[in-house]
Amino acid sequence: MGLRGRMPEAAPVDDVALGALDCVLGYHVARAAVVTVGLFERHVGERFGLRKVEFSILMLLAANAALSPKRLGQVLLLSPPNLTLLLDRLQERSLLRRERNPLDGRSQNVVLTDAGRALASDAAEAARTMETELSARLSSAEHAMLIELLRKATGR
Amino acid sequence: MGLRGRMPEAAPVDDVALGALDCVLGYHVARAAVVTVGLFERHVGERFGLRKVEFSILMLLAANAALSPKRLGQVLLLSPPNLTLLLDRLQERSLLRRERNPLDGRSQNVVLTDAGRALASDAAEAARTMETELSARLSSAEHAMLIELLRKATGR
DNA sequence: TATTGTTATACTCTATAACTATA
DNA sequence: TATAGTTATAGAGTATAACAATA
Repeated sequence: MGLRGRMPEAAPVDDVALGALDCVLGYHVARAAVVTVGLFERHVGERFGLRKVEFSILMLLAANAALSPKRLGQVLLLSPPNLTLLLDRLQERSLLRRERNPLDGRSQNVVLTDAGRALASDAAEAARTMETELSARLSSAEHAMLIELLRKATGR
Repeated sequence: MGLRGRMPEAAPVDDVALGALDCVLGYHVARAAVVTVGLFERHVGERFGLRKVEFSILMLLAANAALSPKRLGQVLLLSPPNLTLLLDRLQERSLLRRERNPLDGRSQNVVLTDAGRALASDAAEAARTMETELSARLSSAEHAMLIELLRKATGR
């Protein structure tokens, strides 16, 4: 989803019954995703020219000494071809580089460049600000509980 | 996301630090979506040949006397062209029909056929079963609270 | 002129299979 | 033979703009 063009911003549709949908977690998760994606675009995406996945990749690389594409793909649920393209793009922007793993020539270590580390840091800061914007809707405790429940539902 | 092919089912990646991602609601929402989408596919999607949106459309039509494409689009955040194609497909399966609105010739009422109502009923039942499968991870109270928090975060 | 819905088109994202290289 | 990563291709989903019909 993601509607710019002709869709009214906040449609007055409170009189439409959700029916069975109301008890379906997935429906509410999908709706929440619309909100969080919009938040991300405004706070991080447009400002730093990063897609959600790209942002996630940068965050993971910033938080871990070295990661192989394989591990990145496992965490973010990305297929190898998909990941190759993503890393290509970030590499073209000189945000990361791929180093050959000296212990196993098949594998490689993906590491942030200095520019990548700087961008990751700025983007992380923007993400923190982004989360505080949610405080208009959720208290800090609710925010934490929501994440905890999602983690539990997800099984991680 | 949605990885069938070469991705390991449950990758042992607990040793990868999430970093700033850990506090980003959108990240956890996206992860939860992977779970809920998978659940949906197994319980409803494959069984009834319904995509998520199609299921949602059926649920809304079942719960409301009559809805115009416009209103459906507002609730489900679907663009008009997108919705036209979706309704076309459901109509070809004889699950719904489009009636001209006698009060305003520009608008139309989308209504379920008997077959559509029957399928909606069966699919809703399957969705209820689906939600109970979450009880392995979430208590009933947690399930309800999670939905409530998501609703609050979404602003509906 | 504004609104509802449709058609046509292009683009992004992802899925799949086949390939290379290391082991 | 198995694994890590790449390349190539096709497909699903969605966005955009232009259009038709009604108000």
